[in-house]
Amino acid sequence: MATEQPKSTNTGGQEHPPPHPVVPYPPPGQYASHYPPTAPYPPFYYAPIPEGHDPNAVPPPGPYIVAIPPPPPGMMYAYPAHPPGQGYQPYPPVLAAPPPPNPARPKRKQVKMACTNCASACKRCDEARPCERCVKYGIADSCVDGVRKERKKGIKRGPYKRKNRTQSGEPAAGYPATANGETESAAPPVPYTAPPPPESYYPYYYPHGYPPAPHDGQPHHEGANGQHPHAPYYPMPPMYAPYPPYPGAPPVQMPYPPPAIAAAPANSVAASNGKAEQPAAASEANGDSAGVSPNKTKKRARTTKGNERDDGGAKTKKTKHLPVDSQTDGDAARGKDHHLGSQPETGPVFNNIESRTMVAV
DNA sequence: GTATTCGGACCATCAAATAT
DNA sequence: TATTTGATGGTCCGAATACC
Ligand SMILES: [Zn+2]
Ligand SMILES: [Zn+2]
Repeated sequence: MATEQPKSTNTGGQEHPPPHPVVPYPPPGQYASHYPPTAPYPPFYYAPIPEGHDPNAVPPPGPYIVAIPPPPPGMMYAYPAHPPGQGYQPYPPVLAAPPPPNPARPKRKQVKMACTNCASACKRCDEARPCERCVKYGIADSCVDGVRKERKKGIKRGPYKRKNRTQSGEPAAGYPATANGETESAAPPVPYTAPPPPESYYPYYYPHGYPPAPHDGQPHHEGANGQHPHAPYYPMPPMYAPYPPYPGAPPVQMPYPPPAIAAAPANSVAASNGKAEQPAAASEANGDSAGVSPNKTKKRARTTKGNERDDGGAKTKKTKHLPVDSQTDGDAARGKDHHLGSQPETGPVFNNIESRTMVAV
């Protein structure tokens, strides 16, 4: 269990923007069964179920990392936020990957065979012969199909990795089918392996003045100001973070003022979680470079559609192009990609999300 | 300003590997 | 035999450069 580490207390925000719609306790679906079964519990809020998430998903065991807003007025975190730059990705209980920040642009269509002129010029051709471009440039008479090389045969390839399916043919865990039964291929969620959570941060908060009890008979965990040692509120009842932040998730605010908290028994605790609410400063810093970047910078930085480069830069050097009216196959001499199986190297990046840990026991 | 060049992202195909 | 994987051979976008 996470314990230790005295931290300064963190009295949260005093001002809060209008509440984002949240669903009050109890949570829907099977999450409900993981909540503290007995009342009174202080308000516990969680984000609305994002589209594509299964409300009945059985959450895997924790720990979870959740992003939480500042505690409501009158409350304080038992522990402060972890240092900037730290934190972990939450486990995303998603059915499908959240929609990419930018709607994918339509797939580029290619002609089956470009004419030699267009191929040489690396320009768009069409099915007609002469093609539109050749007509435009007055080289219609030389507009002919090139000769496609035959693919080599007999090349051994080594064992394949099974990517999207389990042995049983089911979509692998963490990659359930989308609503229309397909597996999301555009931006599959990255298999999430929860790193060991930092031991010292809890999203729990409790009222000011709440009598903190010693932990394991030992008073410790004093706040920086020495005023708020934490109470032995854990081990907590089994508790799951509802819907942790994910890329593109709408910010969630705590509704304020919070419902009146019944006089809490000595070892109940207010648990808070919720969704990333981004501090204004943070959110504006968020370039959300998610592809929007107009990369009008110097070197061409083509936005990769969907996932990363699929040729890993392994392409051979293109030979010098020939004039458009040349019949030579200059372009064909260029390399090709090495589809290395486009694997996103990293999972979603949760920038600017203030997250804290929540433990499941 | 327009035209051309060309790096490399993107696409379609299909043989090898694997499942049924 | 059917399906999946992933390398191959290709197209063509768009920045850089050349040209007028
Ligand atoms: Zn053409
Ligand atoms: Zn042509």
